[in-house]
Amino acid sequence: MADEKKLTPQGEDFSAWYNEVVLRSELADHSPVRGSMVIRPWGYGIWENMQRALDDKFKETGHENAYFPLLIPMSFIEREKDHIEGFAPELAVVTRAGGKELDEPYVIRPTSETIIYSMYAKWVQSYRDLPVLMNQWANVMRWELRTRLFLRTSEFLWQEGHTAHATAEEAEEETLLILGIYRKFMEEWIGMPPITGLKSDSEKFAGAVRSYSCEALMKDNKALQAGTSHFLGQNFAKQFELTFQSEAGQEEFAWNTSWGVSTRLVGGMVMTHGDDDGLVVPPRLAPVQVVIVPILRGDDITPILEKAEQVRLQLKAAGIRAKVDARDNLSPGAKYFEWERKGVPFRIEVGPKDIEQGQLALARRLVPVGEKRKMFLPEAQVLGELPARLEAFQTELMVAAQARRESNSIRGVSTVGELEEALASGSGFVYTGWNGTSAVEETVKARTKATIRVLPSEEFRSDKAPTKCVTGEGASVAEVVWARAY
RNA sequence: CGGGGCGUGGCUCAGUCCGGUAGAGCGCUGCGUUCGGGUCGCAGAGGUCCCCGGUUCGAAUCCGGGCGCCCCGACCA
Repeated sequence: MADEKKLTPQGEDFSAWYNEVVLRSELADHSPVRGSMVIRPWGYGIWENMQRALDDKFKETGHENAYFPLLIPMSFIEREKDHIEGFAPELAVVTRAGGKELDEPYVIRPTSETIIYSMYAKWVQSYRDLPVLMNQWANVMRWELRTRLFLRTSEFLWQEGHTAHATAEEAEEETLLILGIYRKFMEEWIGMPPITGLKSDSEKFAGAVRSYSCEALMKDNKALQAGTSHFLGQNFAKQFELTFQSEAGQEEFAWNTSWGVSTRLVGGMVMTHGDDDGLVVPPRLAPVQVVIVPILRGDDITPILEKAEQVRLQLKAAGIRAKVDARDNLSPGAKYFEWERKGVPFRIEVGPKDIEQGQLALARRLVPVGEKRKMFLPEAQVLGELPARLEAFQTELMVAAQARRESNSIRGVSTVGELEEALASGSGFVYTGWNGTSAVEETVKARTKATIRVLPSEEFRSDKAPTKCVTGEGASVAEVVWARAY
């Protein structure tokens, strides 16, 4: 870095910016283990807020949390053919334990379908035992060739929901219910509005019949698969003999779904809202929503510290997460830069002048056009308005992200050449027709590095459905959205 | 797994070409000063120079081998 104090600007090198901001805002750090990161308190606090919100939504819709083991017998993973084909290259395997070679190796879970459905098989006998609606918060391991903090690490944290149903219709409904929950969560909490839709066969989950995805557009116009919900059909039920006796008395295979979001969402948040000054954390996710910086000037700083603490308690009473930064070895300016880099939405300054005049200085992480960075307002007004200001900030992030997504999307692209040009000129999501073959996906990927992110859900489709495939070969069977992806 | 880069105080790095007392900035500790946008001064602590072997009177530096990490691609959440 030329200037150690500043981050590499996004426009100069987005990837460098991302790495620097994650490290220097203390979200995470590289660990001694290749490809594995340490999530530091600031990053983990954001994840905890995500967890809490999602967990509430899962429970509201009837799901319960449970916990299944980290180690999975190798033979389980191998049972579903597509599943093992998809995961084989990235498995970490335990072959030795207790000082002895194991008779059968254990796989460190890359995902838990196999062990969970083997247990469901034990617990489900009758249609009366269905549906089974469980979720687990866990770590999983996939031995990735190339890793990036939060976006792709060998070990990551996630939730994985696994359900079993009596009918395909009910399972499909569950799949879509969760997709909707993910979408709403991403919009309302992360301010990261995804487009939703179906994955093409080549991009779907290993072992699924259908995969639905939330795809968000990052500031560098690359797509991030931010959450997936899979309709598994009876693929796993058949391999693990997950059967039940129906109302009519017949033995039938259950229908499964699985769905997950991971700590990758933290990376998505970074790349959706961050700027050249650092992170911008949406208020609902911010471990600290308001930082209070006392201006420690004058002979007696006690009243200033007391005032700061009093403000904190009042904010706390209003349901706001606030923190006083009373460190006496840093100047106020140094603290401003630090908290701005960490993305705290609002800052309050309290100095002798303010106490005298009954006012507080209020600064916003993102300054609205035409406003000053810092406002001096009556104390009561600041305290009274902060809840609404936090909500407004949250909304503003969402609106800006959605506007950016749409202005970087192009619809009605009808040739591969145009598609290539659109991507080269910095477009994000490109909508075209598709004849449904994987050959087209391969061709386009080879030429543009872009893949089909989704066959968009109805509300995201263009007013006029494309009639021809983008290659010109054959009729379009579905509109698709292309993008380069993380 | 291909290509590139790098391993030297906590961090970022210089020094390596051309062997000769191990350095800078930041950070850290103490004292003082300052504090409303990255205070300033003085004093101080802190190093098996990634590892193993070789050459040499002498290796951070040269030679051989190994390990690790980061970045770019291919594979993937």
